[in-house]
Amino acid sequence: MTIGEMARRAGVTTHTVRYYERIGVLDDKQRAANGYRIYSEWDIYALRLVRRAKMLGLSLAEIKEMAPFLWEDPSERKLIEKSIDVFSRHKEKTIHKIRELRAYQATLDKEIKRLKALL
Amino acid sequence: MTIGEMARRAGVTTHTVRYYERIGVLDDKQRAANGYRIYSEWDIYALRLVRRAKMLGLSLAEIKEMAPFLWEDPSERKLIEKSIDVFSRHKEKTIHKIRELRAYQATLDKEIKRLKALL
DNA sequence: GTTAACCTTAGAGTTATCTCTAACTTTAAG
DNA sequence: CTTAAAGTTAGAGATAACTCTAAGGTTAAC
Repeated sequence: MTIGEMARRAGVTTHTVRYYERIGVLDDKQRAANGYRIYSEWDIYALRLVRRAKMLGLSLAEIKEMAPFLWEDPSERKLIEKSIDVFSRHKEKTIHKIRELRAYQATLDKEIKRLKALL
Repeated sequence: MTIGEMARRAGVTTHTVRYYERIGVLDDKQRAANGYRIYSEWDIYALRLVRRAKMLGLSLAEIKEMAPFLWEDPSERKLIEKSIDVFSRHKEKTIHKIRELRAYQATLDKEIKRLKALL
């Protein structure tokens, strides 16, 4: 599939896809004879994961470190082990963030209660 | 207390505090005779809440909408009702975000499992 | 075969959020 | 009394993450 369809299906613009490729978050895709980039279903999956990580507050620099392991099925044992490490670190971060959000929610609850008492 | 102590205790720089004041996220503080800004414990509480909201992905524009209700105890019924609305909206957003994070965590778990199976 | 909608690049422009600088005043310590 | 550390302002600079433009080539529909 071409960049336009890929971008549309992942919910971003083609500008963003090319930008991500330029900074190394997405893979430099193989090109068709006409020079167009060619994308697969797997690429959409990877891009969606990148976007989700982004929306949850990870920087592109952090995501970039994780991204290469989404580009392909790594075959070397070392690479697989590294991938597991990186994903596990992201997972820890996610768990931490969930805890923080719960605390924030508790603060908001407290504020709402305080205000309701003033009515 | 002065801006320096306030900033230190909230974990930001004085630059950031003045910036937040300039864009309307923090209140224009009353000044001492020498022109220095004067802060209270309540201001630290408010700033910490702002920072937490920030770190959880809310923009300063969104926070700005909530912030005025942290500057003072509102006395008018209308203002209190508005405050409850704004905080409740933030709470809904937070709950939504927690759900997204859980989904992200599940995806990461899946990736980790896929990679472990390759070992 | 022309038109509209795609694709390509390099590079400029934009927005949000700080972050720092320069030039100056005030306060606290020795 | 001097000096260091704080405070003040207006405004410039930095960084991340887009977002768009110009100038051109390709494809699909009529």
